[in-house]
Amino acid sequence: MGIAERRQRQREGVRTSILDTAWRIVGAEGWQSLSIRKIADAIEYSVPVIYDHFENKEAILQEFTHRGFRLLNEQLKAARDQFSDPARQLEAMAYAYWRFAFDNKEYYQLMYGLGLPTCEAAKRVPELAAQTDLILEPIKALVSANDSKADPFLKFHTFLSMLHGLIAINMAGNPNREELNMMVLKDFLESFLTGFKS
Amino acid sequence: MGIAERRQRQREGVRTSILDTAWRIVGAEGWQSLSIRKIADAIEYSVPVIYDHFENKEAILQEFTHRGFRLLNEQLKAARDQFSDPARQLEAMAYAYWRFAFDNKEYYQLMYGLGLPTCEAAKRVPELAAQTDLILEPIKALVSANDSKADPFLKFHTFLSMLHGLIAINMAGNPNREELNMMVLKDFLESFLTGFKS
DNA sequence: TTAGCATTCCTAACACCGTTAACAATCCTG
DNA sequence: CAGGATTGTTAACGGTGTTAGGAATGCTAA
Repeated sequence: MGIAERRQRQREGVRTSILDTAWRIVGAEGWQSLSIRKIADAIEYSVPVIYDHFENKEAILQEFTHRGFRLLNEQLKAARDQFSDPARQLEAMAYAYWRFAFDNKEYYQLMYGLGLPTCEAAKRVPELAAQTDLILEPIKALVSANDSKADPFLKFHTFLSMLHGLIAINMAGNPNREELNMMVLKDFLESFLTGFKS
Repeated sequence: MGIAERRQRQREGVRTSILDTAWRIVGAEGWQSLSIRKIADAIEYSVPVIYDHFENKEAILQEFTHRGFRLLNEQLKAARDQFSDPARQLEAMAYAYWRFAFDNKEYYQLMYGLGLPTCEAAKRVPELAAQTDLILEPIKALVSANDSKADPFLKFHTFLSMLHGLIAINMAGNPNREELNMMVLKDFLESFLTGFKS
């Protein structure tokens, strides 16, 4: 009486092919271009079949979000386990995190909601140049004031990245963190500013 | 012969009402919910009229992107001009930047492509907890090893924010920056790790 | 073997979206 | 007042996510 089992297998086969196909489309055309109809076309089933396996389109995306986090966590763990010194562990995990993001752009974009609205548009925004100058100037002053060997352009990137990351993560996360956020910002600024005195 | 002028005025009136209406919709329902048809409905014109004033929907978004950057730059400038010491200037600009992002969420989201796919979904991703533990552990070890008064949770936020920000900004920006990115990451790590020795 | 039932699957639609072609109405110019 | 430019409309095209209803299939039990 392996009929139910076979049906279950076939069901999961379809589910798997949905996810595989979706992943292939995303790899070829990006998240924006992923549509239910395209998946249905590719797996040679009609559209409603997909809704027998996933409640939403978002449910499909969530499946990949989970996979992405699982993969990232594995790689973080692997990086950490190469060292026993906490500082080394942190360092290794930072590089692993970085590597993950760029080796698996599709995953990372989905996981942290990095869409498309500005990726292309950012190039045509002259105001960004003004911002660069605005922040670069005091950094240059700091470098020369401290006789630091630091590269101002490098410091500029560190500065903005930290700010943007802090904001992005907090916008996507829990509210009610006003105090914590302020302390994080302060913490970063201290680290950043003392970084010139070398 | 003020006819052309009047027409020009009326034209700009419509353009303004398009932007005003769009901004109102965004404020009430978010960027995701902004559509050409909704704007047309609200200004009591037909849809193609909007295309007489803006080439694309994206052109409307770009207008707001520009406004956002102009506003941000003004506030950065104002913050900077309160001090003459570069370190203080940087500090003030960091806080101004932060304030801008949260006082003008709509602008910031548009400017840096912070969409929606994960904002809600992130809460239902248990793998995030694992990530937290993974990174928090060595940080705690560092804190106790250095007899630091630093809050591990705070350091954790600083750490991840920096990474995320660096990645996000680079994903949206120019490629060919491999070396610079690595140096920024290294720079951040140094600052971050020496931050424990206080 | 066949009648009936459950599951699987598809057709077709709904309500949106951005975009545009073709046409009607308006208004100014000569 | 005729003609032409400007302005605005209707209606469509192709796309999206989603779902209701019914057809076809395959299994079960008489």
